[in-house]
Amino acid sequence: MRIALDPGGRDAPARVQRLCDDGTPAGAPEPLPHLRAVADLEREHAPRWVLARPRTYRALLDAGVRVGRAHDVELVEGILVGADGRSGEPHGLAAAAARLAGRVPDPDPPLDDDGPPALFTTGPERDELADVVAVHAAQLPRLTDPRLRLLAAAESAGGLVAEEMRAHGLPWRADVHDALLTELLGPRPVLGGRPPKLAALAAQVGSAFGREVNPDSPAEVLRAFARAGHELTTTRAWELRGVDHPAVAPLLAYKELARLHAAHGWAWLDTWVRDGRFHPEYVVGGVVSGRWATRGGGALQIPRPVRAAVRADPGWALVVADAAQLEPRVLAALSGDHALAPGEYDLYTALAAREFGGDRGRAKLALLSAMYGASGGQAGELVVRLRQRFPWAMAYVDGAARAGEQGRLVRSHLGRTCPPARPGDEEPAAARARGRFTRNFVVQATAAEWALVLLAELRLLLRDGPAELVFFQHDEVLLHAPAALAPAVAEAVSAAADTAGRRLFGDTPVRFPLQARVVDGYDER
DNA sequence: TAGGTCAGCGCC
DNA sequence: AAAGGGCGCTGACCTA
Repeated sequence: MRIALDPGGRDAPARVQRLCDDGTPAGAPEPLPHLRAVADLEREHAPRWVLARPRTYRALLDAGVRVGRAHDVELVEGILVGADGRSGEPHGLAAAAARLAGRVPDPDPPLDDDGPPALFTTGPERDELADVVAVHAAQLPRLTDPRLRLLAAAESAGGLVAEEMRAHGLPWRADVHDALLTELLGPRPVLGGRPPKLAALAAQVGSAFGREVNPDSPAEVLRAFARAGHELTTTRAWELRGVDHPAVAPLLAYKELARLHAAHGWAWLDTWVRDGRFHPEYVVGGVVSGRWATRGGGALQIPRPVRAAVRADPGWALVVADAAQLEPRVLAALSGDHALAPGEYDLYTALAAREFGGDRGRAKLALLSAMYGASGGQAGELVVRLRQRFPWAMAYVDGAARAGEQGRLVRSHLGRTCPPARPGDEEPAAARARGRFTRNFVVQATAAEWALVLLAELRLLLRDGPAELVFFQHDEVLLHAPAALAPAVAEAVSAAADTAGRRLFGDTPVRFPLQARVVDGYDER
């Protein structure tokens, strides 16, 4: 059973619309006395809820209601628009409804902080529930392919997970974070400005050059090195490391600490951590490959040193689970080149033993280079050897690259489609760049699908327990659970990983091991 | 003052 | 060791 929901607003009541299997209305819209009444319908029917967008679920969560399954109209529309080779076109509900009605869609309106997006600036106010029902009904016949249907369900589940994780928040000890910053940077400056250790390093850089130099200004730093007889093209850390000059050491130390201070320092702590939780806003499908993005807070770039501040509540534990070498395993399954991913053990070590004289670093570089399209230097030589050893896997990514260079579309395993070529992409340099993009797209997007299905499975496994998903980063999940339950949660994560592999690839021999560890802090291994 | 781009670096 | 995919965020720098 499917039920469409309009959560209403300040003045409008919430309404539901029961739907037939083909998406057509079964009866008239029904007003609800309160949003909490959704919980009764969930208990009674466990329907697939047809929602406009992930934020619709935020209203439910705010009312204390959780649901099991959803069809997210805007997320699915994004997938379908992309499958038509028209990604980039508006896929908001209003735009989709306008297309259905044969009107020219407005650009997708931006979401503000409260409520649904602004309605059309001109014309009559739209009936959100009617639009949800109509667009959903038009989407169903386009979801006959089982893989695309799985993708739509997984993407929709992702929308639910993202809102649940935002609502719960990542446990964050501000006192631990503050102590870490104080240790590395010195006491917090009262009026802003550079913390003591940064000021001292900047002064050391200045004295090494014999004049004041702002280490934050690449142009100034380049000029200072040029005066000292070192003509650099960039001030990147790896280039600086090769320069013999007394300013290099304090400058590198400055860069590292300045980054910490600017990106995850006290200002970040003040802005993003409330009541012991960091509440990042995830943007499901925010990246063309289907990876998630985040808005504000840089949740997907938390530097390793800062992870010490992520700690379980007293009596609780964190379950940290990350997929081992997900992308090469995905490539092995995609291409049928199963020799690439034998068994569960470390892929790079296994490959190194067979092919690279036991050098795990070279094996890893070779595989990553193959998937990223590196061609020059040492990486190029390593890829040549992979091409001999794993011809099918390499043919798979080479084919994707060729398609991209020729301006064609490529698709992930479940059917997420890359953006179309843009004018100018036929120029040789641009075509090669697009080829590297599509080469990586087929792997990265399929890996994102695996992770999405994992999340969806895990969510259902844990639906009745107190354990919470609290963080997700591409191929890694964090859960917060009562300490006594943590081992069982770790088992559930592994089970979900197995299921995800089977749901994507059937009975492939390729395994997708997930290393789950029960810890108190995110920095522990 | 507000907005854009760039360089650089964090994560996967 | 060094040029190869996807992102978000910051300060510097420039323009309107």
